[in-house]
Amino acid sequence: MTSKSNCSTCVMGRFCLPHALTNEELDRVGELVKNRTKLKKNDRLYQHGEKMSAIYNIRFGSLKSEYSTEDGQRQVVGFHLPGDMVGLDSLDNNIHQTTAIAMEDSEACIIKFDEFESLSHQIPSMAKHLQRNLSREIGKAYHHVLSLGHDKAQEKLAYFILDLSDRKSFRGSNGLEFELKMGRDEIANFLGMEIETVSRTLTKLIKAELIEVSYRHLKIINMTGLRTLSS
Amino acid sequence: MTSKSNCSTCVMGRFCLPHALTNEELDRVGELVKNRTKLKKNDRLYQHGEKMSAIYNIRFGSLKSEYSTEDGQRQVVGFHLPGDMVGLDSLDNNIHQTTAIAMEDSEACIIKFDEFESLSHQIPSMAKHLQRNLSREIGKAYHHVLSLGHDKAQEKLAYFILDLSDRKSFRGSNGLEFELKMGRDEIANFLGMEIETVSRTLTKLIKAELIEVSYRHLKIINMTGLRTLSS
DNA sequence: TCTCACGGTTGATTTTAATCAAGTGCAAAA
DNA sequence: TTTTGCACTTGATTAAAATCAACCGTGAGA
Repeated sequence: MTSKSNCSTCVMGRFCLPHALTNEELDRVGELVKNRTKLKKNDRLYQHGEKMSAIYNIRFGSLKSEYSTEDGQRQVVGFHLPGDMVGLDSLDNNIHQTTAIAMEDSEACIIKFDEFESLSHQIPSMAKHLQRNLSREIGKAYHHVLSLGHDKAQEKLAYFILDLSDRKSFRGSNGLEFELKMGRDEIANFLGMEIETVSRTLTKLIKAELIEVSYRHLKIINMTGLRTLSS
Repeated sequence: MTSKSNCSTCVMGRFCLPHALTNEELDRVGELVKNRTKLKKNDRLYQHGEKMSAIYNIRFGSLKSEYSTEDGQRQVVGFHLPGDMVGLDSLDNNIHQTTAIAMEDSEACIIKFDEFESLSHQIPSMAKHLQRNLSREIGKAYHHVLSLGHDKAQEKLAYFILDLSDRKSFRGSNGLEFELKMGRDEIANFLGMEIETVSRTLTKLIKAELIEVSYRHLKIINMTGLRTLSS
């Protein structure tokens, strides 16, 4: 497999879906994404306040992204799996609004933004792709707002687990049994609750025989039951 | 004032900030935004599930936008004032994810999206403008998530009032005393709390001599105090 | 092997907001 | 003017989650 086709694959993911590019376009894209970066656990792909220079596509591993305010409050706004695009939230003033942190050893493609912009003019559909991803991100954030505003701890946690499961399945890995790469504190922050509440609520879901959990290993026992809870 | 310059003004607002277009570009933009629409209270600018055909710039009045899920849950995700761009959340699959509803008699410019797209190719900075707005919307949504996840009722309400106040001031109207166009129920939904809690919390802010409220008329008495609360 | 640290769990209590239930006051219609 | 409806407020009670505190189990290092 040539490096070029590798890279074309790299930029594929949610990014190039749902409207695939032509082969010629893919070749051009391939030229942009020769660059990769390896991350160790807790390494940052980019940091809040930094000047943005690229957007990224995760190849393997997993990352979280944290939004932070001037006064130091931090909010985990997303967990990212291979295929996810990250770094899209910084197109306003080219300053990163979030920090992306590896939750395990990971690797990401670097799509230099200035190159991407010039490419966008050559390949109009690229700009459209970016818009789609931005728009989808807004939708996700709105759903997060809805969940934090209206759901009880059980519903939030059930939805969290199902979302992870769905995304794992979509990528071809096992969506019924997998390792949580994030700690209880990160789940708690993401879902707007305290760490003890996460723990207690997990225990409830276990006792209801919906899931099995041993530390960070999670197994879904009753998918339907979980879906009923989360809706 | 010619209709054209009127329309150029119309598309200005947050949209064309922070990087202004050239006059030639503005003229072209002007051609796009001849169309306007008048809305009576409770009229919809667009509706969740509809095919998207345009983005909008509010000329006067005020709107709310609601995100809704398949199972009928609704979440107010934003209140919009003159100058705001709305309809940006639908670029993923061209289906509106939200519904925009007038909270009073209002008027909006219609920027037809297919025309806008072709214009974007002629005026590269237009695409950039759209990206900026999308990115800013993501940032706002992240902040909303943070607030719903971590703040107590008082902090949420204080932030809500200050945000409205800041936006009014930015537009040149009185940010210290104004009319709330939304009901308590809409504030409650937006902030992820119950209507009674909004009412009680307002009463607390009044007793703390931070604000004065009479039905929907609001006056800020102690801005510093409010800011302290909201942070 | 022991012990220490860390992430996670569980329990008791307090705080906060939701819920249930009356009321109040303005505004529009009769 | 009176009546009716509606938006909002207030009170009493309950439910949910935060907080404070102790404890457990695993894994790393002594």
